[in-house]
Amino acid sequence: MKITTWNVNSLTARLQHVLDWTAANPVDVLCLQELKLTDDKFPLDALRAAGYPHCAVFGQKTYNGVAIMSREPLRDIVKNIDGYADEHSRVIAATLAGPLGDLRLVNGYFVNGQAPGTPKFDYKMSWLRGLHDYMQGELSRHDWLLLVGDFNIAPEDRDSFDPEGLRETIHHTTEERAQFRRLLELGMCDSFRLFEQPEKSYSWWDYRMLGYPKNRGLRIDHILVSEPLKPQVKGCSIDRTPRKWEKPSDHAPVTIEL
DNA sequence: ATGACGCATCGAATGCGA
Repeated sequence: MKITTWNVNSLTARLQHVLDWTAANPVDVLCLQELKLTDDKFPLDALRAAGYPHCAVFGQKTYNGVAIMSREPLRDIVKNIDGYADEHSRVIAATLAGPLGDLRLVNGYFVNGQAPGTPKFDYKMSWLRGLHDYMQGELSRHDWLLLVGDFNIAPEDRDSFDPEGLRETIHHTTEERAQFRRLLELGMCDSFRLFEQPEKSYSWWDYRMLGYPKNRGLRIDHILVSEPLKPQVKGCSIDRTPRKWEKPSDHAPVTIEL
């Protein structure tokens, strides 16, 4: 089975891309971030017609918003981080039946954080601590667990087009990377790095300054899997195709095969 | 060079992303 994460940067603006991409890549589950719309505006009918009748949606006007679209039923849907009060719609979790057993899926749009030393960065760090504690509980409750989404963290130097020039800037700071490692230390691994990957693999490119044509990107969209799930992972890859389409999202979809 | 590009918003200039 295949599960994909994709920050679409407005589902209203990107609906046709989502329909075109899923038609060409009929994955079982698509986790979306940055819907930028309220629940009542979520295009349920179009996605049902595209083969995704089961959608768990946690929208928000203008900013944030996450959803899980699935071919098979979703249950035990939880919105946001249990135990962390948040004004933003950033996390949605659900359970689905996999080929060999139940999978727990946590889909997050992590805080951007703007720059170290700003209130937004402080929010990012406290949000990450809240997520860590929440994931610790999720891991105790579920053997097969995936944490997917737009992490807004480039975990290592090789995940950035300019690790020296961007050292200790947003997405690259020691604090953010330490929080990423703390998630791994709970008993998860970065599925992308379980496999041989092309050099300079990124999942996001700035719209400005010819970011994509110059491959000036960052790998900030990730799929972490729990330790028991690790032997089941057959592959993980980034699809740059839709980044080349007209009016693309600045993020590319990342897909795991189980 | 805090600007570029793109999206959203009670309709234009601004906030935000990363």
